[in-house]
Amino acid sequence: MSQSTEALENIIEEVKTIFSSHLESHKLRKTPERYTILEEIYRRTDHFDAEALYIHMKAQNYRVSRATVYNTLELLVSCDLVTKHQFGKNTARYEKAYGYRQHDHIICVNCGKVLEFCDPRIQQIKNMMGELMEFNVTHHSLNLYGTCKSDCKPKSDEY
Amino acid sequence: MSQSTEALENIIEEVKTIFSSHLESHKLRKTPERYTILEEIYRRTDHFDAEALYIHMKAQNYRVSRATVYNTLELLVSCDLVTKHQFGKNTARYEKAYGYRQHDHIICVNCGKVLEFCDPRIQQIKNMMGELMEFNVTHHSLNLYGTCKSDCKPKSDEY
DNA sequence: TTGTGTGCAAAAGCTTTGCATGTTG
DNA sequence: CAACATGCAAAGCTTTTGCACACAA
Repeated sequence: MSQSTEALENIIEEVKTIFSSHLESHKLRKTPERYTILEEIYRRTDHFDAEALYIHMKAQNYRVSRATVYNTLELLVSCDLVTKHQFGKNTARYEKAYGYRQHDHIICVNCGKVLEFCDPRIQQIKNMMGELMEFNVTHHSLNLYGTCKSDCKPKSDEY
Repeated sequence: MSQSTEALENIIEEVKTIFSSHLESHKLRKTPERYTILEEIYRRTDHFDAEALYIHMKAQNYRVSRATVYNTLELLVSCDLVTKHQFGKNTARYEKAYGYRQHDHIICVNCGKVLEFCDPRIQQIKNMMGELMEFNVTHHSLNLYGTCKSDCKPKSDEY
């Protein structure tokens, strides 16, 4: 087992523990489906939609329904283990949230590529605007759209 | 006619002229529906969805179809006269874009209130990240989410 | 045992499309 | 008058819901 694979296994154990605490404290049931979906998400590295997750689990012959996928995604978003995005399309996109520093996205409208970046100025803006507008700012979403200059092959499913 | 009303009428004339040029240069037809929808949008001050625009036009006994509303919205977005947003919900929201300085949004997840703000640091981030990631950044979307501290009545249609 | 969670399918909500008709250029 | 835009309704897609059954506590 490579070092990074081992790191992933460790993270999966950690998030399962966090998830367990959340389920316990909210008096929710620990079903195998919930843990399997959580694990499935943490083995992915992309920004997927609910259907892709469902299809992938079905392809592995795991018996799960769309309803459970959607319910569990919402549950995971509510305990901050998963982040939900709207990259300008109707379909919501998700990604794992634990063990990854907060980041934003830059999206190629031509080929659909999604890269991540980090900028401390966002935090400053959140603090300042929260104070100015009298808001308790809890989270944010910053997406930059444009065209990338390398390896850009147009996709039908553009953004 | 008040001064601000007069200013609005002037803006409406301006955007119609811009729209006309766009239609001409793209060899598209100048239909009354297109102009009426444009005017309707510029008389609004909110962040509306396609259905609300359609309903409002119907309520004024204007004969228009959803298809035309959606088609025209897309057309107006493509010529930068209208901006399209996804405020964390599935339904797309729109607002007029001409004559208003570029701004971002702060959204109350409790009552649905949407306020606008401006911060020059966003432009800096766009420039820096575009260069760093080798992207031609054309536009962006920054939404801050949280709860507002005044006049906050929970809405069923939350964000 | 008790009630929450699940699977399945149907329904709901937003958006797009096909087709016949109308209208712009 | 020829092509394109429109209205209407139906279809498409993503997401939610209702109901009977399963299973965690």
